[in-house]
Amino acid sequence: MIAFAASASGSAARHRPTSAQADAAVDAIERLGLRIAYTKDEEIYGQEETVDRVYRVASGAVRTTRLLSDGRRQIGEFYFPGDIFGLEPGPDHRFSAEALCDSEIVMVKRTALRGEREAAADLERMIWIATLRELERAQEHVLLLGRKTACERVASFLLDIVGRTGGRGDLPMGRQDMADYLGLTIETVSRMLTQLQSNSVVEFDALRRFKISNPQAIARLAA
Amino acid sequence: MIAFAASASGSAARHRPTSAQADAAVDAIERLGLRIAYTKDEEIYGQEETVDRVYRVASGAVRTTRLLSDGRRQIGEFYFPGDIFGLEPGPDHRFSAEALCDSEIVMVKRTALRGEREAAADLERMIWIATLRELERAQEHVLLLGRKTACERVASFLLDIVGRTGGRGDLPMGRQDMADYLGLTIETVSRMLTQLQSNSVVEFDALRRFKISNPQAIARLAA
DNA sequence: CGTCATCTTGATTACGCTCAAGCTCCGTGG
DNA sequence: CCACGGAGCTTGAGCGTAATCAAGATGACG
Repeated sequence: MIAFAASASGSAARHRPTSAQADAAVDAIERLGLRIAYTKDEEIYGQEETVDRVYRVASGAVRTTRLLSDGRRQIGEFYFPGDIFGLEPGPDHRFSAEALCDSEIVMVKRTALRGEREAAADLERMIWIATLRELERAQEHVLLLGRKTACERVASFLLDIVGRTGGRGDLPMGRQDMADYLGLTIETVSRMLTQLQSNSVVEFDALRRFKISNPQAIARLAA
Repeated sequence: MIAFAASASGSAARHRPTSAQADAAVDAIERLGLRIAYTKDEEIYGQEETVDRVYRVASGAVRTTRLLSDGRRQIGEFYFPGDIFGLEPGPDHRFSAEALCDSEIVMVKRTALRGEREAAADLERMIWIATLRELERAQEHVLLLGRKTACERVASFLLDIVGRTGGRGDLPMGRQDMADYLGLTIETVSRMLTQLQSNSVVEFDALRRFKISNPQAIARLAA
């Protein structure tokens, strides 16, 4: 009844499992999983590798990337502490995952919980919810890439980051990563950031630290 | 064990359930579900409606679309006979679904199978697999929109359609729908189709009927 | 304080969009 | 069977947004 349980919870915080379930699953991951530290830009898994683990960001941040043969790069998603990643449709990874900055990652083999019925059920529920989240994000990403202007993309991105990292406005990634996520070039991202600042929509007090000056304006831009 | 069963099947036909399981789930849908005929462009469900059913294309074809406030339109995905759709992350639909042409759709309430443990398990497995497929498609769509040129997008699209509809090369959608899926304008789609034809990559013998003349060239373009 | 990576800014180019005809395909009715 | 009409598609001309190419500026780190 995993599917039904997830879809039937029509709360404001979408897809959030009950904290008891989540805690149980996280406990199981922490107890049976490996906790590994990665340094900035270190690969966690590669494109074409076999999918057999689930990963959880303990600290730091992660990006998943896909390379075209001629070097064009697309970032699939960014992950922050508490986020689950490494869930992919097929038997092989279609994206690689790298640490954005020094990070701690906990990973479990999906088969590790054999015999622990209770924990296994919680973990499965967690995986199901994380997969739905992933789909939701991917769909939003499609809309952004397909029908938004450069300025709207950057605004949407900043708003999304603030929402996901608890409003602190810290960017763990550089401009190139932003560009590869937004389907733009690094120069265009830079120009749009400058433009948003001169329009008093956001304010940067460091290269990777900003705050939103005009919430309504940025919300309107993000559409 | 839904998650594990699906991800452990590393066959060439990815995420394909065993035919017995699929048949059982389809049987259950046909028996307990409603079979409804829709005419071209008729809405199957709307954006913002509550998610509580699963849909299966029996005949025809379906598109899911999302509208921005100013009228810009993005098509999320196209669905063909046998495809499951209507699975969405949250409690509400974020896309609307419409029939591309006259179509027959079978729908079941997700809660309809209460009490039929066997069938319910098969249905859940089917939903899980369809969700993974959906995620895979969305990720491919992100790559296409983020990092491919107009020509590559159109080539990728034609190749995908041929693969999904059994190689017959029939397009159930018009140019506008192709454009809104590919993040392009109708004029650009038209120009790229003309260009692909003059380069002898594909050949159209009717507006919506084509065949691939140069499989290697189109595969290379689709990257 | 020097060096190198990262980021910003500027000038120019080009890909895809917009605007505007014209054409084709088809359904309808004479 | 052909004339008419309209929607959908193609083609053309010009434009605009974002890419490319190329310096500089800024910031991080030894």
